[in-house]
Amino acid sequence: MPSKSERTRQRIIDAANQLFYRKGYNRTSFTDVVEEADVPRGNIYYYFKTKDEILKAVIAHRLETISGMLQEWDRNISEPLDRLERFVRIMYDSTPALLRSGCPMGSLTAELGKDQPELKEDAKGLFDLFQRWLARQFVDMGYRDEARDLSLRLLSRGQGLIIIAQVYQDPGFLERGTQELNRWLEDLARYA
Amino acid sequence: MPSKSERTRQRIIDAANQLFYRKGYNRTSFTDVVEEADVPRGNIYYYFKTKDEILKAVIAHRLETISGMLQEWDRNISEPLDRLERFVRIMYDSTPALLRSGCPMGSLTAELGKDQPELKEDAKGLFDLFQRWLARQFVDMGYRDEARDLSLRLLSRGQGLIIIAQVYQDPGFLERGTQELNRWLEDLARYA
DNA sequence: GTCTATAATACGATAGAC
DNA sequence: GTCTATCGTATTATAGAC
Repeated sequence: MPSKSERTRQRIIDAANQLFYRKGYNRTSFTDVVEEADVPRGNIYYYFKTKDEILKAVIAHRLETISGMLQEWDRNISEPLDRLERFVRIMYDSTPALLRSGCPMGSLTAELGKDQPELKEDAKGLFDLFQRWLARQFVDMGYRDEARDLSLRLLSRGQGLIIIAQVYQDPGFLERGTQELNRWLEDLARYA
Repeated sequence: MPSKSERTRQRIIDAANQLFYRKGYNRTSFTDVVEEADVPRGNIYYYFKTKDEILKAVIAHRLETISGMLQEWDRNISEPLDRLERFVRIMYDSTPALLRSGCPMGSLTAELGKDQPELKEDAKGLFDLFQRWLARQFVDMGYRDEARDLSLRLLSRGQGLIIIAQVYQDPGFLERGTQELNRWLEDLARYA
């Protein structure tokens, strides 16, 4: 069983994770985090010295969650095409959150990419995790040399769909877009 | 000739325009703007009461600039396919800025879309301007009913390309992506 | 209209009692 | 380890001299 300290730390990470997603990193203040996590004002500094450190912990936490999800897909889904379509499906399944706050990974990286290069590099790790997993599926499909490029193109199409769906608050656009992605993946699997 | 007041106001808008793009809206302070515009500290409040007002002026300014550009394209380019490819080309031509700070319109809308709905609605106007112009070109190509959807898909693909190119600092990805967009547009023109 | 001085608040961060 | 009180700074914003 985790100690009280560990549980408090996790509460802070969970609160920051939500707030960074819903409000953005830079618009989220320490005050927001301690209030959401129900931790006394100055106490947060016992766990994290700076906001950067909270962000790093949040990213580490997201990496673990995503990593576990991808491993689960590896265990339970045998065909690369099905795995790729499973990836596409989380976009469709997350429609309400994506329309509200955009892609958790894309919006964070875009925000930090402007002029916080060190933090952006950390956030890029989230893309790397997906990218490498996606590339592995394309390799398994038979696309050895093109695997990395295909994985980037899939990520790119997904990011674009989410942004436009958010701008126009249009769930149908996201649905049609993910369906088209599936058709594209099925074509790739067919002609591998 | 514009009055000194008008010129100062324009300097503020230009400074804010750059800063909002390079740092993001929320990370840009009044201090940043007055320093960049070389306007005395408190003087900015004579021109704009709030940061919102500066943003609205910046968006209005961008709308004018873009509008002028699209009209110029309308005058000087006769074929819808060539016009659409001209649109794609500004992405390629802007590669360095896009790698540094992302899409001026996409990153702004994404930032504000999180939890500043009124401001996001203003930023959405930038998308609307492009979207309606693009749709007009697809109509001219013969895609009456699908014009709006095609324009959204083109915008979506562009947004995705820019994000991934920025994340991986990969100009080649942007170049290949825009080339593929051109092939897609040429196919559409061919089979219209 | 222009500018300086400064108020008022929110911010990230620290010191030190318990 | 936990919490309160508070610091210094940067922020938005105003008052008032010129």
